[in-house]
Amino acid sequence: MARVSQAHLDARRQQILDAARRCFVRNGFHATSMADLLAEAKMSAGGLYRYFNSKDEIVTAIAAQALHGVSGAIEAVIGAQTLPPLHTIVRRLAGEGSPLCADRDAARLLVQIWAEAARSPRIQERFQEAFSGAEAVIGTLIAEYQRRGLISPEVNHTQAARLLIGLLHGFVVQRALLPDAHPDTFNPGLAGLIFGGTS
Amino acid sequence: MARVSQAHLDARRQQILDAARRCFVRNGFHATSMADLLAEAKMSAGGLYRYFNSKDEIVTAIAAQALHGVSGAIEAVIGAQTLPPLHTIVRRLAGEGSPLCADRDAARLLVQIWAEAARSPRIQERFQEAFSGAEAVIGTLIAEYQRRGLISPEVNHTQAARLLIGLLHGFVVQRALLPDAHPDTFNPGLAGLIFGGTS
Amino acid sequence: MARVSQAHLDARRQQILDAARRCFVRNGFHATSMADLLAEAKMSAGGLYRYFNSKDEIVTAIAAQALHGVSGAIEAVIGAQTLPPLHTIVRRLAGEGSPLCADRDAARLLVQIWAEAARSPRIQERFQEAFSGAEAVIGTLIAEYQRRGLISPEVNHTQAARLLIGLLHGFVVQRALLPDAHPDTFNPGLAGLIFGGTS
Amino acid sequence: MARVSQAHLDARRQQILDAARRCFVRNGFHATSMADLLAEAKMSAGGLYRYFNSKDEIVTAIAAQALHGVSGAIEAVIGAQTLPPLHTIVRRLAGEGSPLCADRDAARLLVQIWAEAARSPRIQERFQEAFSGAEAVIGTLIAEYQRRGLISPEVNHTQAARLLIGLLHGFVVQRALLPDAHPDTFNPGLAGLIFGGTS
DNA sequence: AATGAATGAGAATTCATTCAT
DNA sequence: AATGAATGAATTCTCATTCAT
Repeated sequence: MARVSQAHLDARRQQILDAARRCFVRNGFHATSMADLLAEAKMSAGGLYRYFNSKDEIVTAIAAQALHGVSGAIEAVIGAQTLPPLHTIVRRLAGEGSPLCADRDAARLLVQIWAEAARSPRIQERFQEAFSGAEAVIGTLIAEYQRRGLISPEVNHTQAARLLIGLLHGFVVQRALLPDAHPDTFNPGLAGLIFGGTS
Repeated sequence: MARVSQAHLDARRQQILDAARRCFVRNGFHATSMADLLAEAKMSAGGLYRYFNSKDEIVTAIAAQALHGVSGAIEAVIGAQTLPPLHTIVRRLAGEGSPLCADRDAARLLVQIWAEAARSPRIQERFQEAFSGAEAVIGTLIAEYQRRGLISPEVNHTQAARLLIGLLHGFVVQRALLPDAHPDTFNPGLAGLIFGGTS
Repeated sequence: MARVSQAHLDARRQQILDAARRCFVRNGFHATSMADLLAEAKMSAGGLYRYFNSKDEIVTAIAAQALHGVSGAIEAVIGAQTLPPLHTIVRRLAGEGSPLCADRDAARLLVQIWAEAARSPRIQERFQEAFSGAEAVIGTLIAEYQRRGLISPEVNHTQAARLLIGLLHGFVVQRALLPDAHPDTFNPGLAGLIFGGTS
Repeated sequence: MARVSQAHLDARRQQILDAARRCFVRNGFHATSMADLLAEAKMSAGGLYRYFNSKDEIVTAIAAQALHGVSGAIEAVIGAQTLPPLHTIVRRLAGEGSPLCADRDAARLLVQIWAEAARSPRIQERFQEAFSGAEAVIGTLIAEYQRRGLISPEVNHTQAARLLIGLLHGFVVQRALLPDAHPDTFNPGLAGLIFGGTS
């Protein structure tokens, strides 16, 4: 039946998503027209609509991919053999060599996605799924720290995880909107202020 | 000259901004049409355009007001006579009684504004102004803590301030997108995990 | 009854028309908004509408005034005691010192009026009235030339008059649209080519 | 590449221009809305905008076509093998069988174009180009008459050409605005009054 | 499978005009 | 008489999507 291989279809689909991501980073979801996207992907309108039924579907796919990427990156970092010290968590997650690598483009895309998630139940759902995943993984990390006596056993896993994810998200905002934001300057604040201080 | 009082003009302008804010919270900047906005404000198109020259001008005004509101709220909290313990900072800033009061609507609006700031140099500028203001105020707070010996004197003010603002922004994201996010559950994470733990 | 003198009313009306003429010369009838006109006349909308019922009425009044001015100027020149030689007719009518004085502004206004006359029966009527008047006056001039033996008695008055008016209109077009058009350079063509040549 | 032939695209473009010309003749440039034009062309808005980027572009194209048509027609008539007598020039140029054929519609369109040229530098430029072309061609005609001894060698070519073009334009005004204007009644004036008379 | 011309609803904005003050 | 805030229909143009080829 199929006239072209599945691999070809997948590649074409990814070509569209890659082009879309570049456009969305540049201009956001709404200010990117299908014409922009088609030009970036070097495709025809009719061609694209074989792979996605609507612009919205592309937006959702990009959002899902990005959100899944974030929680995946968190799992990758956390799952590493050697447990990183907590105060390096943001650099580990968002720094240059990390699987998440929150460079400015990635950060901008995430901010766009959050904004869209606030309007689209579909994307909000994806956000919550990814968030829950990260929460669980980081909860396990907390438990491990507690097992090793590095964190008080009274700390609530979920609350602690949300705080760490919040730190990461806060960094993403700065990365997206401040020219000089960088994991290496965000991290010391974490180390110095909080772990070095007392309440 | 004017046949209506300045107060009336100001009220009308605010009526537009209030309607715009409600629409933008609900649907974001781009998915809100001028028709939506006009219906919400119960105004005619021509009438509105006496107060703002374009939709963009309204968006910018809303963004400026909101960003300025955040840094103003931070100043208000920090400037209070009694210095709050650091680990209550997010609740103080974003909690129910606070001047910022990051309820879900306010949080959603902020997320929209960040997304728009990533595209609009004008709004990005406003973000950076507000950010710098908050940075300075919190820097002063850090210094005060250091003077009192509560924080190590080696901590860099700017880095520490950025971290605290990041915590706040991270909470805003959760407030906007998680149904159960609340300052009272975010704060304990801060207290428990970080101040109660060791690196 | 009247709270202000008739003279005041007339002056106000003329103030509007003068402002309108300046706007129309600059931008044409359609590209001039009532707001432009109100600013130029330093009046309020409500105020103006006491003197004219619509923008169209102002346009028509300006057109009528201008067209009547042209035929009036022709009468003035023709009616002079000393009969001007025919080949100086355009300079006499359109030159610096003439009552018509087709400077660039006046020429541009006339061209606007013709364009509007092609759409508006009301203005076309005014054009035809003014044209008939000029035709009659120039017809009389032709007759006088014939009486003096300067023109063949076989020449049809109307046809000759239309030709002369055509010359004048042709000059107006050039005056409006060519930077270097001038009665002094248009006239010699008339003198040299036609009266100096033979068929 | 294209799924329709170039001929189809050209035809579509011309279909738009033809519809536009009909609308503009009827109502002028400004009083013709895009909706009018779309209805006349039996096209959708989106379709039309593939061929022209703006209403202004259509106006400019129509103006350019018409102005170029006039100077082209002048060249065609002047370039004929047999040199026409000067006093038949307007009939030759504007009469029924001529390439210019200044029927009422064409005349009205020209008058609209002049009015627009007074406001639009772009169209004014086109007018001046076409005018220069016609000036040059008619200058050559004058020279030929002079070579044959039919016109005094002292006559300035440019001035004479401008006068003849002025005659033509003057006729166009009458054709546009007087119900009974016709080349056959304009010409005799030229023949009778001027060539038959003496100064 | 792919193209790109075509659609038409909907977007932001303007403008002549009205009318409460 | 005069003001200018307000109206809302109309304007130009865009855009996601479809479908004949």
